Amino acid sequence: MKIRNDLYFGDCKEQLLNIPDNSVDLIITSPPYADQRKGTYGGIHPNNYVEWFLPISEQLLRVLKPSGTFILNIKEKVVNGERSTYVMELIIEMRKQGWFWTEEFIWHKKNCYPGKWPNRFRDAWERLLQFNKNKTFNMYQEEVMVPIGDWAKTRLKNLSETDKRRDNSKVGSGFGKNISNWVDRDKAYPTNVLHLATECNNKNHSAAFPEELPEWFIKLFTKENDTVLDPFMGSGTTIFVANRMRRNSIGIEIIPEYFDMVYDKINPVEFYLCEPNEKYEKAKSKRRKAVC
Amino acid sequence: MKIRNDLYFGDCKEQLLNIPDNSVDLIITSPPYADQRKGTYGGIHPNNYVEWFLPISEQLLRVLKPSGTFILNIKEKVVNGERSTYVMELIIEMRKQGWFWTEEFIWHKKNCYPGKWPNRFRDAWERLLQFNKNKTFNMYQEEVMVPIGDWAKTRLKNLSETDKRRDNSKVGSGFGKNISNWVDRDKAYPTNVLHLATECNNKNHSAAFPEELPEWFIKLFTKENDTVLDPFMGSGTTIFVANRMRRNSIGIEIIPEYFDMVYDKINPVEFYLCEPNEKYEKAKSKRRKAVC
DNA sequence: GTTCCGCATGAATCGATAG
DNA sequence: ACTATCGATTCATGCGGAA
Repeated sequence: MKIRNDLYFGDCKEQLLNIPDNSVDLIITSPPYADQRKGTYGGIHPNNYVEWFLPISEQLLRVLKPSGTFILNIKEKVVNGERSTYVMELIIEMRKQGWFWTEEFIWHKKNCYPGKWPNRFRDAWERLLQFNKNKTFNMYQEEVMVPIGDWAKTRLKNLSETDKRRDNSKVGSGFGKNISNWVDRDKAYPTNVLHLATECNNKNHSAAFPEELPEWFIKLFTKENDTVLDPFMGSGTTIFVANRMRRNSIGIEIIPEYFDMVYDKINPVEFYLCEPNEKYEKAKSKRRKAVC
Repeated sequence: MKIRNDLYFGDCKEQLLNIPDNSVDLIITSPPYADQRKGTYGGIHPNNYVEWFLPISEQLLRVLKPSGTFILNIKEKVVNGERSTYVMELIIEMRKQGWFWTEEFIWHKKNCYPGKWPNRFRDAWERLLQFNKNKTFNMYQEEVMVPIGDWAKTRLKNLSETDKRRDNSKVGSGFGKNISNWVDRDKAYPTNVLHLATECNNKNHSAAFPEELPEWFIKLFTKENDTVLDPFMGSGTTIFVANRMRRNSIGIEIIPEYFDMVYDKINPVEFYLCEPNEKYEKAKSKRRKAVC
C-alpha cells in the first residue's frame, strides 16, 4: 500500500479544518514555546498561550481517532525568575475540552544547553504530555521494550523460593509456566522517563527534536499504514520518521522556508516528474509562488 | 556552636505556629501524597488535597527567611486512568499565596515500582518543586558540582562515610580562590534532573526517601549553622542528614511511632543523661507518656 | 578485604469482585 | 451506579552472608 504524505501550508488552526473527523492515529508535535522563538514564529506571550492553543487543541480533538493519542512536547519558560504556569493551566483547560490527561513522560535531555545562572541550573528535561480521547486507546508496548538490566543474569539463574511464591501467590498451578516466562525474558518494559540526546546538527529549525523521540511514540502508538499528524511540522522530523516507518503522515507548517524544505525533501519524485500534489498546489498558490 | 534539633509532635498546621517568622533557611519535605499512605496517614482525597495543603504552605511561607527555599517532593496519582491535576492546581494556588515557583527539579527513580498495565508504563519520576519567597535567594552552586561525565553515578551514588566527612571539612576549611578555580576545571554544575534510586530497606517508614536527596538540597541552599525544617518528618531522613551536615533542624511529625523513633535516635545523649528537651516534654505530655 | 549471590521490598495501577 | 477491597503484574537496588 502506498504511504501518503500530505503537507499543508498555513496556520494550523485553519489548515486543520481540511482534515476529516476521527482520521488520525497519533498527533505528535512540539509547538512554538511561549515567546521563545520570536524570530521564526512571532512569539506568543505566556499570558496568551492557553488562549492561543485551545482552539488548536479543539481541532486536534476532532481529527483524532477515538483510539488515538496526542503527544504534546512542551516546557514552560522562565519569566521574571520563575517558571510560568501556562502549561499547568493548559492541562486543566484541555481536560475541560474533553481530553484525558493520561500521562506525563519526561524527556531527559542528556546533552542539554550549556550555561550558568546565579539562581538555577541548566534545564535538562521537557514534558511529553500524553492526552487521549478515551480511557482505552491503542498501545503497542512490546514495540519499545528495552534490554533488561544486568541483575537478571545472576538473578534468573537460581530462582528463590520467595520468587516462586510471589510469582504464583494464590495461583498454584501456573508454577512452571511463570518460571519459564521469566527465564526466557531478556527485555523489560520501559518507564515514563526517556533518555535522549538533543540533536545539535539541525541548523535549519530552531527546535532540536531528535528522531528517536517521534520514532519511540510512533512505535508505541501506531502500526504500519496508520496516520501521524504534526500540526507544527517545523523542519519535518516527525514527518520523515513516520514516512520511513511506513506510516501515513500529515504536516502543517506556516513558515514558507520550512514548508518548502520538507516538501522538496519528502516528495522529490513527484516534484521532478511533475506530478503535482493537489494540496501542495493549493498551498503554493496561497503563497503566490510558481510551481513546476 | 551547638547544633539544635527541635522536634514537634502533632499536626504540622498547628505545630508550625510555634516557629517564629523568617527563621528557616530551607524547608524540604515530602507530604503524604493524596490517598497514598492511607495505612499510616489516613489519606487525603485528591479533590481535597489543595484545600488541605494551602493552610500549611501559608505557615511555611511565614516561617521561611526571605533568602530561603522550599523544596516540595510530590507526584500526582492516577485516578480513573488519568493523572490527577491537584499538583497543577496547588502550584497555581501557592503562587496566589505569594510563593515564587522558581523551578521544577525531576527526581528520576531508577528503581521504580514494578508492574505492567495495558495503558501506561512504570512511573519512574517525581517532582521536586522549588518555591521561594523572593526572586533572589541563597544558592551555593559550587557545593554540588560534580565530576565531568556521569555525575550521578560517581558523585551521588556510593559515597563512603570518609568521602562525606572529607566533603564536610572542605566546606569549613575554606579553600582559596586559586584552588577552587583549579577544581572547577574537572567539575561541572549539575542540571535540574537528579538520578537516584529509592531505598527499599527502610522498614520503619513507608516512604523511601534516599539520604542523597535532602543532602543535595541542603548543600545547595544552606551553609553550616543554618536551619532546615521538615514539617512531615516521617522516619526523619531530612533531620538526620541535616544533623550530620551540621545544620540546625526542626522536625514535625503526627504519628507517635515515627516521632519516638526519630527522637530516640537523634538525642540519645540528652535522653540518657536526663537533660530533658523542653519541646519534647511538651510533646510527650500531650501524648500522656512518661519521660525519663 | 573483596566479590559474589540470594533476597525482600518499594509514594503503583488495573480489573474483577463484593457491598 | 458508585465505592471499597483484593489479587496479579513486574524490575532494580542495597543489604548481608558466603566464597
